[in-house]
Amino acid sequence: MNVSRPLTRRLPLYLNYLKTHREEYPYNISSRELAKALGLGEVLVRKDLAKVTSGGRAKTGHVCENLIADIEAFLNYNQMTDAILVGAGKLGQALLGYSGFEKVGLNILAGFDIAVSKKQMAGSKPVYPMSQLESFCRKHNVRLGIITVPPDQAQVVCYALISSGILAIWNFAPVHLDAPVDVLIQNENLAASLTALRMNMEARFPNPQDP
Amino acid sequence: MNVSRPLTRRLPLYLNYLKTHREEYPYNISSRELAKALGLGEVLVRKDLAKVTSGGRAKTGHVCENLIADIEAFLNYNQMTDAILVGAGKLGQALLGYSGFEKVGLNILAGFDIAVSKKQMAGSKPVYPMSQLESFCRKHNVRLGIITVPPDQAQVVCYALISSGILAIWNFAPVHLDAPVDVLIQNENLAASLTALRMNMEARFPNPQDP
DNA sequence: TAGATTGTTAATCGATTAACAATC
DNA sequence: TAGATTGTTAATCGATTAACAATC
Repeated sequence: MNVSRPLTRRLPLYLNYLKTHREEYPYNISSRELAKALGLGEVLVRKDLAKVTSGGRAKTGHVCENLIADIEAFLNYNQMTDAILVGAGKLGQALLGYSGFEKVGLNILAGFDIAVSKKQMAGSKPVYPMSQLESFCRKHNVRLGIITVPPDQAQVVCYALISSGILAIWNFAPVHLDAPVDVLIQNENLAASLTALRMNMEARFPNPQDP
Repeated sequence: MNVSRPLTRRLPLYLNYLKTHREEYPYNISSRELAKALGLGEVLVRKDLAKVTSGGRAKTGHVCENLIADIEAFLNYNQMTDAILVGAGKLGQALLGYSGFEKVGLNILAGFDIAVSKKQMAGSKPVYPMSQLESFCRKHNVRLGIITVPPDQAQVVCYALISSGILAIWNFAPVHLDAPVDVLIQNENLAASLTALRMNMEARFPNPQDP
């Protein structure tokens, strides 16, 4: 099926809105209502929903509970993906401790860090020394790795993950990672994201104090 | 000028690569080399660079130092933007303590949190009680706000920021924020981002254990 | 000069929007 | 039936890629 990237970014928004506004739509919701609430195009939402559910009915719209279930099924939120995280600094700990990931099918089994010489805890998650990375990944058949180390260590960690059998990497270090084409890398570059926001802000609200 | 969003996401990548690979390109670099290193299309890179610099010369390519300076100027990395952050939990503290933001023109002046009754420190940054949010923003003429509170508090915080004169919001809470159209909102939805990665991973590497 | 490399103009592609048809 | 709402087919738009021209 054709699962476009924009779609996979919007579906969680729909889902989240539906879940947090159950009182307002006790039984059904139309794609127009959903579109308006999220500030999106009506037809876009309709098309998106058509891709994930067959429950839309003329005149009544979508039954909320069914729609929620269909989106969750489409996004595989029921089926958990195991992951490990490397780099238990502030950001790493924030991610390790974030309870929201469980609801979206992510189960972070453990963290790893060079500054750790024996098992420690970060919240409810264990943090192990780097030396145990590969054996842990192999043992638990982990396919997804999260990198939250400083930029200068990211590439080394990336290679370590790959040789531990990791297939996909969620990279928070603001560097480009070199990796074989058959390894999936997604960069979560906060600095780049922020820059986009700043540029947009300056374009829309020129600062009178600036040249 | 036409500053497309994809462009503002790629420029920091170019910049970062150039800065971290100075030894490999002691004097100049061609767009082909840059494209190959980052796994992007050659023409795409050339076009991007043409938008931000006039320094490209046939046969020699771009002088690295000039290119770096031009990209930085284009992205306004010299001119700092003040910001405040609301929600000094783990993620909030991670962002408050992240030194990389300064290099991209972001200066987080302070954090705010409901759980704080008088000024505290988180790393080198002060954290104030929420009651001081508006006066602080007005006093320092802050235009950018960062939301790192739990989802159920995000909307209230959003309104508080807007009534404090904030023009743009970088939202890390996984909820859609309702705001006037003249307020710029950028969502950094980690769960949605992760979902996109998972979907991609499942499509490329179907898990034999799954149905 | 010849060849590498930039810059530009035209073609393609994918996603969004608009217009319309179908249905409850 | 009439009207609201979905679903689909065609048009538009923006970004990327391909082909070509210019230049050092």
